[in-house]
This record gives sequence, structure tokens and C-alpha cells, in this order.
Amino acid sequence: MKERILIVSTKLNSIPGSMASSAEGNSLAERGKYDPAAIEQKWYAHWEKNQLFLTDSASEKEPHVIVMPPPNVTGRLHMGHALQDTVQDALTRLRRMQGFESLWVPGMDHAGIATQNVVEKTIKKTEHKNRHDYGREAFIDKIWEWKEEYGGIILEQKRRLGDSCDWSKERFTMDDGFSRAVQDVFVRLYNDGLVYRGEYLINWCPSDMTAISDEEVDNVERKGSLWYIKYPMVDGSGFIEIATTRPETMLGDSAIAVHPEDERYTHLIGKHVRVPLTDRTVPIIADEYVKSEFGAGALKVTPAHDKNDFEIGRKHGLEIINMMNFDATINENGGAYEGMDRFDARKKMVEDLEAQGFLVKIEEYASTVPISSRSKVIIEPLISRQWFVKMKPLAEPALEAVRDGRIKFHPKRWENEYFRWLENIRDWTISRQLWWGHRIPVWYYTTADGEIDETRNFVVSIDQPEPGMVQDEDVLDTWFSSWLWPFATLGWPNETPDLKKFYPGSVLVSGYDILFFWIARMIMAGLYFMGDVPYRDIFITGMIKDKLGRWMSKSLGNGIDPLEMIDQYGADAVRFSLTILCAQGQDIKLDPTKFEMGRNFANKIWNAFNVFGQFMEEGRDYRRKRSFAELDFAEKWMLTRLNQTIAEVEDDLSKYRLNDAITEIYTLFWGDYCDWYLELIKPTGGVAMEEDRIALAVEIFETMLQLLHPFMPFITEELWTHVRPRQNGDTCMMSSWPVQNADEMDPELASHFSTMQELISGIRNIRAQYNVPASQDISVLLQLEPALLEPVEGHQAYFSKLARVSDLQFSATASRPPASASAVVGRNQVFVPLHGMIDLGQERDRLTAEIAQKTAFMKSTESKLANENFVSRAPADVVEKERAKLLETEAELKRLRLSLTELE
RNA sequence: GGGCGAUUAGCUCAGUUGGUUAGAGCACCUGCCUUACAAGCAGGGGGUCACUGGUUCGAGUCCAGUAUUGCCCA
Repeated sequence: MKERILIVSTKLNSIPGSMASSAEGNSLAERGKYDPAAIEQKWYAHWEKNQLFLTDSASEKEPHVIVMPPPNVTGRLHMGHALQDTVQDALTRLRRMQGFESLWVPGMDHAGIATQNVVEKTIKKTEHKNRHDYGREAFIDKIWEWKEEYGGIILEQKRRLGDSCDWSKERFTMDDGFSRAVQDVFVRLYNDGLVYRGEYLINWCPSDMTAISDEEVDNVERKGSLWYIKYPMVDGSGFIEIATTRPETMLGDSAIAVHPEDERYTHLIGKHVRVPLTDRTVPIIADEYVKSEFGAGALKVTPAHDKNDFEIGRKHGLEIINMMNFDATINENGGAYEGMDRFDARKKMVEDLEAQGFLVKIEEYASTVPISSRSKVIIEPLISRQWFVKMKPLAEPALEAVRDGRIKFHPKRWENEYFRWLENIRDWTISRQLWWGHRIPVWYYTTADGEIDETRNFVVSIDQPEPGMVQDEDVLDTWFSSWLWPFATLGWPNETPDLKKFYPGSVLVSGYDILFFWIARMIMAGLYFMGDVPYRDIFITGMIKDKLGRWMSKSLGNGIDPLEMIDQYGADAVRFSLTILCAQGQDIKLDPTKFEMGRNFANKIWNAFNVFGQFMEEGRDYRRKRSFAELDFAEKWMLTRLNQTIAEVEDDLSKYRLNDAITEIYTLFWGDYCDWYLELIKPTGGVAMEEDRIALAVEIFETMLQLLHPFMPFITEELWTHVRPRQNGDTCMMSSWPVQNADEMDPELASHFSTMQELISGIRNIRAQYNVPASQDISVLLQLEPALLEPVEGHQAYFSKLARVSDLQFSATASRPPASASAVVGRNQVFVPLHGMIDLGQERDRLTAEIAQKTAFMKSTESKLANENFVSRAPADVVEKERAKLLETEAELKRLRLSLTELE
């Protein structure tokens, strides 16, 4: 930390983009337009060079920690990252400004299958080789080479967004320390009896040639067929008919099952049938699982190739006949069909069944097919020996942590999803038949010919236990490393200072798509290995969809590239728009034009500075001399609004309502500061702005830059250097988050100001209605409630500036001048004499319409107050509000009616 | 089949524990290149809050059901 300041003061003689460079900004071809490209890269480089993202485990500050969901090393930045990073960076920057030791840990995931695939494709294309041509070690070296050259582009891309992660703590799930942690975890779970090896039906992906976990399988509905096939009774007494969606699996049939109470079949139970196209005979068994109403009411049982059949097989002790190779071709159990692909075999077998008279009929049928979420290939349930994690014992504490509130989901409804998954959790297949990944730390004895000696027990150990022993060929599921992310990134299993300081983390920001894959498992791992939750809050973002609500995908070509959007609109604009669209976990239907909102706002901010900036002397520090009491009406109002907003933003952010927070700031900046305050303090007629007015404008602007900084870091950092001369090292990023100053608020005055705004709007409305040219001055007479007389006194200029009123009269008793248009604002009334322009008919219509509307409202309020139940049961303040509304409306109506009669 | 969302202005969406005459951005209409900003300014139109019941003094908000739609799980 100290060193960093030293670097700043010795190496950097000036902060990039001083006031001098703002002049350059004005020399853009299109004057007045903000050009984000000119400043964004500069500021990121500045922050990084000055090590402002670094965190220190020795710091006295309270930690705030976010771990970045590690993107795949093969990944490229997409809109989902942009959204989640925007949220994470906003929270990280906010906490940093609030004085926390704010750490955002970046890193990447080695992405077993994806990365292996990428490199395999590359060597196939460039060298016409496959990984077996290379051999395991050389191929892994090749992947590392690839990783060094191309991997991690995404982390460079994230810098374009402005991510303020502590890059010095960047981790990769395959780096040495992390690998060690993964191996340790395997050994420990094995020793604790939570890792086991077993021969079970697993999800086999014939494309990636590996087992995958249940979570990596999607069940999709596909149009298919239902084949009705008859199996001949061995005793020659006829046939039994079954229906199947997968006729090729009959090569592995072990039984025919019927429902025990199905009268059609009870007499057949215990008899045997011959499986057509084979020489095998199998028994007819009874099981309640069979649905009599489905198909023909009898079920063929293939324990080696179907989950439910596997269960039935276990229950009845049926033979498990595997009829398929790992590449989904038929194996030696398939007789004549050996060597054929599973789908070719199906076709051929159906033809043969028909030829031999076993095929009864074919129906069209939509069935649910398991496909790999990665390769999109149909999964083959296969019997295989794999490694598993026993999940139940891990799930219990994880459930408890959310139930008792140690972890909170935002929005809360995701807790139900989490509970449901954990309550029904199944064991986790963690072995993968890949080369790229953490090799399973299990060793086997070998026989004399080098084969694994199955007669001797394996040894679980990180290092080779004895010479000659060979390690398990398989690697671990990538998620088996990423579930350790919140603590293994901090050095675990070593007791590092980082681990002590920064675990547990504060909040996790992620999408619901990896709730089970990653979030739930991290909680389990955190509790099991660290004895504490990995974070207290979980912010679940919505997912980014295209404008039609479809997932963005390469195949649809409907993706929106964040980097292109940044080029086109600026990173701040992209971040702003994503934040304002990011409401409470709803999916976001994104259209590129949404970024115009952010771009326009950035442009507004940029230009607002010029209102007072043009009067500022370079290098001067403008500091307000007047106390709050000495300020002008509009200035007091503006400060009140600022301080109100600071509190509202604080509240929104504490509830992770970032969209509400940014909307508050946006409204303050644009709707209050620009539209009213700046318009009012702006001098006219070539006069310079008073120094102390500049000082306050700067002060408020500067505070708003701070409020905006977590969301729009670049433009705020740039303008930070424009509003004041800055000492080296003084950045918006490291400045202190604004807190409400209750001494500089005057709500009563602010409400008077609001009334005045309405009066001005009334005048503008009349001008527009009567087509008074914008350049034409008008006279206005105001009839004001007593409380407003004083605020308006001395501020006639407001009316001339904002409504071009050259002659303003006002009193508590003013009455309507002839030939004038009018507007009613509460207990006040506006009269605009429009000699020769007033259209009596039009004015009468205006008044009549308004009277009708107010009368309707008054009646509804009256009936509310006439209701005994309302008055007695509603809270006093609500009743009081209604009474006030009634009085107000009555007064308005009275004036409107008077106006109407005066008009006649 | 089970669970969870969504349905609010032409479009995209906010709307917190029920309590202003339901808001924003875009689009639209009218008038403005008013020396910060046309990526802008001023004014305006536009909503039976999907539907049907219920609870309540009071419902966009809570409950039940219906319709449409999306997602997750089996």
C-alpha cells in the first residue's frame, strides 16, 4: 500500500486528462459529444499501474470479498459476463469507497472438456493429428502451450469493462497450488468415506467419450417412434407384445416386466420368452413400476442401458448385459449387429424385425431424450466403473446454512430451488475420461505384464506410493475444482494471511444457470473444508436473452458482443444500461439500442460540466464559502435533493437493488441538477458565473460523480480531474463514498420549490397551448398562498429564465385579469394575460375538462372519508393525507370555477 | 406430472412491508439548432395493471381459480 503511493508520486508527474485536456475534448469533430474511447483505456491503465486494485491481508480495514465466477479458459466475453461483472464491480467499487478492504478475486477455470476439444480440433486442423498421436503427456503440454498463447483472452476483455479486480490474486484452477488443493480434497473425502468407486449406470457422452454428471444432462423432448414388438413365448404358446422407444437395446434385454395386477398377463408371470434377433431367453417378471396403460402394457427390461430398468434389474437380480461400446457402436453381445452405430443398428434391426414378423406396428411418439448439455449428443446410459462423491452428508449442513439465514439469496425465491435440489440430491460422478484436468490421486498395483492388478487394493495418495504403481487414468470433473474457488483461491489448504483475512467472502454474484453446478457445491465445500459458509449473500442475476427472449447462442447468431457495444457506446454506457435493466433477477431481453440510454446519459454528464466548467479558471480549487443558510433558494433545494438521494441510494444498495439506486441517481442528475438547478444558476447575457455559485455546482457535481462511480467508473474518473486540481493519487475511485449531511437539508423549502416548479410548468403549458413563440416574453400574475410569497420574492429571475416571463406580479389576493389563461396549482393560481391571443372557447374547454377531472377525484376522496370504516380503521396518517388531499382539491376546484365564471 | 416465474402505455420494463390521481426509457404528436448537451430542450397524447372471484376501510401489490407464456425438475 505504501509502496503504491510512492510510485504515484515519483513516476507520475501528472494525472492523465487534466483540465487542459478537456479543451482537447472540445475540439472533437462533433462538438459537445462525449467520446468514451478517448478516456477509458487511459484510466484503466492508470488504475492498474498505480496498483489501486490491490488488496492487503495486513489491512486494518474490514474486508469485503467477491470471488469472480471463473470463466472458461477458452471463453470469450459475452453479455452474461458483462452483466455480472458490472454488478460485481459496482459492489467492489462501492465497498472500496466505503472504506472496506474490497477484494474481487479474478481467475479462470480449466474447463476440461471444452479446452481439450479446442486443442484437439486445432491439432486436427493444422497437423492432421489426434491426441493419441501425441500421447498423453505431449498432448497435455500442447494444451498448456495453447493456454499460454490463447487462453485467458477473456480476462483481457474484462479489463475493457473496467473490472477492478485484484489481478495479483488471479488464479487458475490448474495452477500448482490449486491442483494441490483439489488432490487434497479428494484424499480427504476418500478418507472420510465420502468418495467411493463404483460400478453404476452413468451418463456416457459418446461424443466426448466421457462420463458426465446428472447436472450436465438435459432432458429434451424429441419426436420419435414407439415400436411395438412381439416376443415369442418359449413354450410356443404365442407372443407377448411390448412397446419401446429404443428397439436396439433389446440386444441387452434381461426380462419382460408386467404389472402384477394386470389380468392380461398374470398367467404369464414366471414363463420365458425368446428375445427376437437373438438366441437369448428371458423371464417374464412382475413389477409395480410397469404402467399397464402405456403401450402394450408390458415392458422390456434392459438394466445396462436405462436408469429405471437398472433399478428393476437390481430388485429382481437380473443379468446386466451391456451391448454397447463407449463409442456407441454395438459390441460383441450384439451378434450380427456388432460394430454398427447405435442408430444404424436400430434401423437395421427394425427392418429385420419386420422381415421376421416380430414388428407389430410403429406409432409416432414424442419422448424425452437425455442429451449432453455440452456436446448436444444423446447420452447413453452405460454401466461403468467411476468415482463418486456421497452427497447427502455434504448437503445437510448446506441446507441448514440457508435455512437458518447464514446465507441469504437475493431474490429469496431461489432458496426454494436450492432446497429442492439438495433435498433430492444424488451422488456426484466426478471422474471424467479426459486427459486435461486434475488426475485422480489413486494408484494401482500392476501385474507382470503391466496391467492393473485387480486382485490388489488401490491406494489413494497424491504421490506415487510405491515404484511401479500406476495412477488412475481419469481426471476429475472441472466443478470438482471450482467448488473450492472461494478458499482455494486464497491459498488453502495453507493457512495464508489472505485466507485468514478474506474468508468467508461477502457476496457471490452469479446466474441461476449454475445454481447446482457451482453455487450449491461451493457452499457444501466451504462448510466442509473451512467450517464456514463461503459468503453471506448470493445475488442471483437474470440471464441475458435476445430481444425475442431467446437464449443467445452461436448457432442462432443472435448474440450481442459486449466489446462491440463498448466500442460503439462506451463501457460506462454498457454498464449503466445493464445496471438499470437488471431488476431483481428478471431475465433481460436485450436489444443493442438499450445502450443508447447509457450513452445519452454519459453525454449528458459530460456536457453538464461545461455549464460551469466554461467559467472555471484552470488550476483553481473552487470551495464554497457560504453556509447552507446563506445559499439561494434553488441551491438549498438542490442540496436537499442531493442529501435525500444519498440516503435513498444507500438504502437501495444495502438491499442489492442496484437498478433502483442508479435510477435515483439518474433522476437526480438529469431531472433535478440539469433540468432545474443548472438552468437556474446559469448566467445569461455574457455575464460570468459567480465564483461561489461555481463552487457549489462543483461540490454537488463532484458528489454525484462519486455516487455514479461504481456504475460508470471511467467518465466519473475523468471528470473528477476536471472539477478540481487533483493531487497525484487523488482519484474518484479511492475517494470516500458520500454520506447524507442532514444539516444541509430543508424539506419544507424543497416542497415550496416543487410548487414553484409546478407553477413554472403551468406557465410553460399555457405557452405551448397558445403557441406563444419561445422567443416571446410574457407577463404573468400569480396568486400565491402566504407561505410561497417569501420564496418567490426575489426569485422572479427563475420565471424569466425558465418560462420567459418578463413581467411577474404576485400577491395573495391577485385575481384574474381580463383575457388571460390560467392554471391552478394547489392553493395557487397562474394567470397569463394573452391579449389578442386568448381563445375564450379553448380556455373554457381547458377549464371545464380540468374541473371535471378534479371533481371526479374529489368525489372519490370524499366517499373514502365518508366511509366510517376507513376513518376508524386506516392509520391516522393515511386518513390525514386523504383529508389534506380533499382540502387541496376543493381549493383547486374553487379557483377553477371562479376562473370559469370570470372568463364569461 | 411436480415446482418456480411472467402477463402493467405502441415496444422494453420499474413499481420494496397493501395507503398520492400507477412511473421510466424508447416510439409517437406539437414547438424549438434558446451559447452545456438535437445523443438536446419545452409541451402533449397514450394504461379497466391478462381474466374471474375472494380477503380488506382500501388491491397493480395479498389469496384462490382460469388463460397465455417461459424456465427448472421428473
